[in-house]
Amino acid sequence: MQISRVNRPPVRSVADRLHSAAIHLLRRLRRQDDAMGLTGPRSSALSVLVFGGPVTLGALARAEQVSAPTVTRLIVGMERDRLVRREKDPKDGRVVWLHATAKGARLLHAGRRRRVAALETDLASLAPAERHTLAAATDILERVVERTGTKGGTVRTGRTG
Amino acid sequence: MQISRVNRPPVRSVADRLHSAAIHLLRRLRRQDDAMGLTGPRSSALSVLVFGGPVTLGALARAEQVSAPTVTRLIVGMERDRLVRREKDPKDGRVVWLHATAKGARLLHAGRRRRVAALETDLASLAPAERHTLAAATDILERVVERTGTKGGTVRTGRTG
DNA sequence: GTGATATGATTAGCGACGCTAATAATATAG
DNA sequence: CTATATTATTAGCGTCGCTAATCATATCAC
Repeated sequence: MQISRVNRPPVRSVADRLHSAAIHLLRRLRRQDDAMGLTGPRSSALSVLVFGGPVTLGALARAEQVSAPTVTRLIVGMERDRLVRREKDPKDGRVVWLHATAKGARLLHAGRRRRVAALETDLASLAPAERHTLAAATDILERVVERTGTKGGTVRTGRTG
Repeated sequence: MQISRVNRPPVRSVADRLHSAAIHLLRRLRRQDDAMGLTGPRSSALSVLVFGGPVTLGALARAEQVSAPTVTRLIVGMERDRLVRREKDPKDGRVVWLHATAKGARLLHAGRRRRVAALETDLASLAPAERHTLAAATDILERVVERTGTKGGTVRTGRTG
């Protein structure tokens, strides 16, 4: 099957290409997530709980940049699978505190090892200087995303899983 | 609302942090997509068609790292909205060629401008050297993703939209 | 204290995407 | 000509994103 060939890549800004690269990077890694029985959103949420928890439901929603109902449902499923626990706040009856269970933490670390291993395989073919550039860029990106991402609160927005 | 504070960020590999940054970067940009009536997957597919098309359905699936049925449904919706056209191959009755329409291309460029603008606002606060690092890293990432992403074919895997 | 307002979480319900399994249509090999 | 391979579609399921509406609790104004 012969596929039409691209004549010339158009000029694209860094922002544009960064966006593109991020998408395809994540599509690749999603397979590693799925292979562990931990979907992307679950693993991301779990990461916040393991490294930054306990956290209220609303805080998790803000950290994940997602609506509260989305988090409620996510947590319900994860609680059913014994990955997290819910606890009512004794002082304020409205709020719910979220904790990762030991099982959740274990699964998080396992999935993370898998994902990191996959990515590192890709990165292994790079020259040391290139890896260094990537590391520096990651620092910068983390700052940008952290600063502009969550509107308030002190929660680390992990997605480390 | 007082949130539990993180003691100390754990040591994390570049691969790990890169993953995290990519997730949160995309969550931010998704809003710009939605604001244009172009979802992420649509805009990604459209990008392949505009910059690399025409392309067969299977090739698009590989470029997007997604199953064929997923692409079929995506394209059906986009065709209904007049963003793409489907054409049977005259030589091989099994294959379908996909083209972006003028409307599709217009929408893609508009959405892309929006998204890039949002990202560039974030990036504007960076020092020139930092932007340079980010640009260099993007080059590297593109190569990594391109090389390991699609298993064959000559299609550019855009997601530029 | 009581009534009005604000806040945190949940429920209900929809749409978009991801998948696999099965099927239809066509090409190609033996 | 039959058997196998390839391409795309249909059917059907699960997850995740959202908004709107609701429930429970806190807080504010008086």
